[in-house]
Amino acid sequence: MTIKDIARLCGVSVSTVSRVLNDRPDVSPAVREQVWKTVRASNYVPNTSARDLVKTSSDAIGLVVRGVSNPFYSDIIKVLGREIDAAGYTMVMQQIGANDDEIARGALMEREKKLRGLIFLGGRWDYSADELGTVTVPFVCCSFTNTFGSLDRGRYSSVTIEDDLAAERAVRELVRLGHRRIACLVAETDDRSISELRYHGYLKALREAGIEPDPALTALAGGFNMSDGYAAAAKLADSGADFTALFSISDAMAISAIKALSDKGIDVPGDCSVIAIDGLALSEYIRPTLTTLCQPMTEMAEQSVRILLDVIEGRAGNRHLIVEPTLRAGASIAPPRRK
Amino acid sequence: MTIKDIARLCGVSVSTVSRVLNDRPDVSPAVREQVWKTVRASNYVPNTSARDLVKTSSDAIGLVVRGVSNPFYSDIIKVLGREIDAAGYTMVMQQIGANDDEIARGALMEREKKLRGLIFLGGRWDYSADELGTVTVPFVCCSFTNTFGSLDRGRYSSVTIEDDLAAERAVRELVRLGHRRIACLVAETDDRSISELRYHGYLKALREAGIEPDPALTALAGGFNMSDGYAAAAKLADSGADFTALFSISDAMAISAIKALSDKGIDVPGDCSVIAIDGLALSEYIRPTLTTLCQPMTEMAEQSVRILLDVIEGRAGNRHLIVEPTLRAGASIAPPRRK
DNA sequence: GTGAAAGCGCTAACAT
DNA sequence: ATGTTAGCGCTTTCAC
Repeated sequence: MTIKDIARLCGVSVSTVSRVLNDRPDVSPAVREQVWKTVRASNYVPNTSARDLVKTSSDAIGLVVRGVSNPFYSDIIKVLGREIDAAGYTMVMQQIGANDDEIARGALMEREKKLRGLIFLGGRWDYSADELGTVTVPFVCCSFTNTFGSLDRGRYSSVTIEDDLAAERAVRELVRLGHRRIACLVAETDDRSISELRYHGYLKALREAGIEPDPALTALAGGFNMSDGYAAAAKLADSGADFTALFSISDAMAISAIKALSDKGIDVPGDCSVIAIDGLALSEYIRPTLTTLCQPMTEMAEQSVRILLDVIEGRAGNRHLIVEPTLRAGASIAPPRRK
Repeated sequence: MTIKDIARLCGVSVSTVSRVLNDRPDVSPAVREQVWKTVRASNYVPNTSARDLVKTSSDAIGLVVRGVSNPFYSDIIKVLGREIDAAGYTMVMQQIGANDDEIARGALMEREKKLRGLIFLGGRWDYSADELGTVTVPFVCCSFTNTFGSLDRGRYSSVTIEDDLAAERAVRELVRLGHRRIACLVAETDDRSISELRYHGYLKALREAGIEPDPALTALAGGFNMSDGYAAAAKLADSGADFTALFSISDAMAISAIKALSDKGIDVPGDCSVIAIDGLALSEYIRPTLTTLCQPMTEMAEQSVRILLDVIEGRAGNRHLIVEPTLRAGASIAPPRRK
C-alpha cells in the first residue's frame, strides 16, 4: 500500500494525497475527508524512508544513548525529550550497545534524519578529530566529556560534573567523619573513563588528608554491573583488609557492595560507611538509604538542550558547562566505631 | 556526499561503488581499494533511508520495547539479539514510551525496514483486530498476551508465564508458612494489564485457602514505579491494617515496599513477609534478598525467536507458549510471628 | 484546488 | 569486471 494506491483509490493525484497527509491547507474539505477515510480503511502508513530521503531539512535532534539499561539515563532522557519538544524540535533516539561506535551512529543519523544537532548520552570519549569529522552538525556530550582526548574544545559542547572533584568531595565526607582506612570500588575499563577520573579524585582526597593510599584497599570490579560489584566487594571483605569506609564510583556498584559487606557480616554503616556518586532514584529505596553525590540530572538535560539550540540557532558558540553535584544524605555513612 | 560523489571521485560508476560498499565479489581489487580509500577519506556514510527504500526484502526482525527503563527487559533483549543474530537475521530495536502505540510503531517499522517479523516486549494488549490489521508480518508477544482482548489467537504468537497462576503460587507460599492476613500491592492501570491478572491470582489463592479477601489490605499504587510503590506501602502501614505478609505484583514495587515497611518500623521478614513476581537481578542485591517467582527470561527470549522463525519460515503456525516461573528463595519471607 | 513531473540516494537488473 | 538505467515512495516545485 503506497501513496499511489491511495491516490488511485480516491481518484486524485499523489500530490493531493501528500497534501492531505501533511495537513496542507490547499485541499478541498471534501477531498481531504475522502482521502483520510481511504487511508484509515486501508491501514496505509506512509513510508518514513521515502519521506526522510526526499526531505532536505528537518527539525530533528538526535540522541545517541550508550547502554540499554542504565537507570541513570532514564530521567535525563525524559527531560531531554520534554525540552526538545518544548523548543519546537523533534527528538530521535538511538540506543547503542556498549561496544558500538556512537560517533558512527551519530553520523549515520545525521544523514538519515537530516539532523540539526546531536546529543550524546554516556559513552567513551577518546575519539580522534578525524573520526569526529564525520559529524558535521553541532553536538553536545551530556554527562561526559573529552578529558583524555586531544579534541578541539571549540568543536563540541559538554555538560558534566567534575568527576574527579566529586569523588574528592565524597571521600572528604568520609575523612571528615574520622575515617582513615577508606577503600575504593572501581570498575576496570579498557577505555579511559569516568571510573578512572573518580578514582583519581579518591587518591587525591586521601593524599590531601595525609593518608597514603593502600593498594590493598582498591576493589577492582570487572564491569559496572552489580554482579561484578558484588564480587569485588566480597573479595575485599574476604581479603582481611582493614577498612572502615568504602567509596564506590557509582550508586549501582555501591548497592551491590552494601549487600556483599552485609553478607560477610559487616554492618553498614556500623562497621563500614559507604558513599557513592550518581544519585539514582533506586538508591533511596535500599537499606540503609545510600548517601551519594547526586548528579543534577534535570539541570544537565535542560542545559544540554539549551546549549545545543544556542549553537544551532547561532546565538552562541560551543560551551563546556560544569554543573555541581549535591550531597543526598542517606544512612550509609557514620563515624568509625571506636576501637 | 553521496554515492555519486564517490563514483565521480574514483572515476567509476555508482554501481561499482555500490558493489564495493556491499562487499560484492565482482570488483577488481584495485578499484575496490581505491573506493574504500575515497570513502574513508571523505567521511562518506551511505544513506539508510535510500537503502531501505530500494530494498524489497530484508532479514530484519523488529523489536518493539515498551518502557525506556524496565530492567526486566534488559536481559531479554540481550538474549533476543543473540538468538536473532545466530539465526542469520538482523534485529532492529525501537523503544517506545509508556503512552505510545506499539502496533502503530510496529506497522511503521514493518514497512520502513521491510521486516520479516516482529517481537513485542511488554505493552498493553487490548488492541482490536482492526488495529492489528496494520501489521501483516508474523509477530510474537513476549511476556504478555491478549488475555482480555477478543483477538484471534491464530493471528499471532506469545510466550508468557501464566500471571494469575504465578500470583496464586506466590500467595500460596505465604499461606503455607502460616500467613492469613496477606496484603497485596498492585498498580493502578487504565488498561487491563498484568497487574490485574496477578491481582486475580492473589484473590483466588486467598479464597482457596478459605481466607476472605479484605479490601483494606489492598495497596493501590499509582504506577509501576518505586516512588508510587513506596507511597502505597507506606499508606498501608499507616492505616493500621493488620497483616503479616505482603504479595507485590512486581519486584520493583516489592523493593520499595520493603523500604517503606522498614521505615515504618516493620521488620521484613520478622513482622511482615514479602514475596513478589519477576526475578530481577537487582532483587538479589537488596536486604533482605527478595523471595520472588522468576520469569525464565532466557527461555522466554529463546522461545520467542524460535516460534517467530518457525512461522516466518513456514515450519509451523502461531503458538501460545506458557513457560514456568521458578521460585527464587530469598530471605524476605518467614512464618508469622507468634502472637 | 489540483495534477504532472523531477528527483532525493540507493540497489539491482540488464547490458556490455 | 564495469556501466547504464529503472525504479523504491515520497515531497515539492511549477503549471494549470
